[in-house]
Amino acid sequence: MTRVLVVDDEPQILRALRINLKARRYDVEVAGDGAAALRLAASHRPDIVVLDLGLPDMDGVQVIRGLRGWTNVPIIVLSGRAGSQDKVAALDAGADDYVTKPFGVDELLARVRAVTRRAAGAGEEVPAVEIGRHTVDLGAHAVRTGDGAEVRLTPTEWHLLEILVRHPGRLVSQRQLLHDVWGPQYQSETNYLRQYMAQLRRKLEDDPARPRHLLTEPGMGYRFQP
Amino acid sequence: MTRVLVVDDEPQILRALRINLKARRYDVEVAGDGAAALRLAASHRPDIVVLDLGLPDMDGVQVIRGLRGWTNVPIIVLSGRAGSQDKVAALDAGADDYVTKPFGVDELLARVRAVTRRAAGAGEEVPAVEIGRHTVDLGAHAVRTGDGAEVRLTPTEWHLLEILVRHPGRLVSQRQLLHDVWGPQYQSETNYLRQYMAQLRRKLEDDPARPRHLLTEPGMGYRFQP
DNA sequence: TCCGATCGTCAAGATCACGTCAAGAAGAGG
DNA sequence: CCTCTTCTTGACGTGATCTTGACGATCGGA
Repeated sequence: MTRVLVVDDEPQILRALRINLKARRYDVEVAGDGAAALRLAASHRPDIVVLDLGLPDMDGVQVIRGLRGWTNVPIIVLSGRAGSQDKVAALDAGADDYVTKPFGVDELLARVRAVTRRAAGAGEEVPAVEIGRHTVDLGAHAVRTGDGAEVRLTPTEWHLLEILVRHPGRLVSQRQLLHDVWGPQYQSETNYLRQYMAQLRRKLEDDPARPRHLLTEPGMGYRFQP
Repeated sequence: MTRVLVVDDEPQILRALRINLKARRYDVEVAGDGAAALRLAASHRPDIVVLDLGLPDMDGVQVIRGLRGWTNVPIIVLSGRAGSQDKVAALDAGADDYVTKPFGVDELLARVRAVTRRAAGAGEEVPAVEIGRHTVDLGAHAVRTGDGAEVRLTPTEWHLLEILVRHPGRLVSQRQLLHDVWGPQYQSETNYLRQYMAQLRRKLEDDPARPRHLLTEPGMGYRFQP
């Protein structure tokens, strides 16, 4: 869930934003002044900050600088001042967007979506598993052996291996493998499986005749054993 | 140098922005309508787009969608309409910022800096990589050989190379390459890929017949090996 | 012990994908 | 208007990959 930190000194704005954001399934924290904002940002690590420039204890631009010192969380600035100087100062201090009061809640939510969309690019987990002396990197679509050499797999081999590796330890039936790799009308051509499982073992297992990770479950299917 | 594409149908705004941006050392392209904007964006690959919603030939939101189909270049929208509906529509279509006319040039420039700063932060840890005797400098959009000579790449060649280099070691599927370089409707024209990969190898690989960095994964895609 | 089912292996032809060459079309610049 | 670059499109030979069939080996049950 996306965490939003709202910083404003007007209780009614705080309340309105909290209600609207919660209704959109955001996780909302609120702060009434700059000091609390910096403290909460450090402790709760929000995914986005909505910041009013008119705070009682410190200048809003100082808050932006305080945040930018250690994070580049997206910051949307609210302000009653429409002056060009203020906008330039806030944006150059590190803000990502600037909205002048009074503003529509719909607009603010749209801007929240816009900046989170852009910031969402990072953060993908890529699994990698070991088979004997080889490392299967699903994200990079590559198999490397211990000394860095590449093992080349054909598209069908990859497809088959990927299904097995994505269900580690689980038995995958022949029907499902055939259906997923070759299509719905190939559910009884088990010789395809025999053919390609043998090729995978030749390329990946230390002793292809005695597989330790790509196992056969007679009569049922195959299993990848990590 | 940061390339900016300015799209507006009012010549005086075009002129004012061109002068101001060039003074700030931006590389400026201009377009007077949506069709020209989409064409120029495809051929010149700007780093940021400034887009007026009131275009003579098509709705501005359509232009945003047309761009978002194949690129996520930052888009700053200009508009005379201050209505909340327009802002929400534009931002949700994929715009990154929304500025209402009349606007101050200083403010627009600050917003340009804000979005480019964020776009740069997203994926910029690989400014330069090595391919054989050549150095590919993504930031400078240039390829140099060891003795300082420059290698000229066409826009299409550069775009293709850039995608591969930005995913070092990763397999990039043919579909994704075709989609990102040529557009959504070219996802099966693999002969384009063969053509341009061959040209890149001729220009960059020491032995184009035996590529060591721009590798083919038969049936699946291509891979840049650092 | 025999028998049937299932699996691993080998070997072939058919098919597909890739690299390459080449030529026309479209666009940019002078 | 002309020239040069770049993009698009087609065709072909070659090699890798897929498909298909066949043959022992192994195992469990009759």
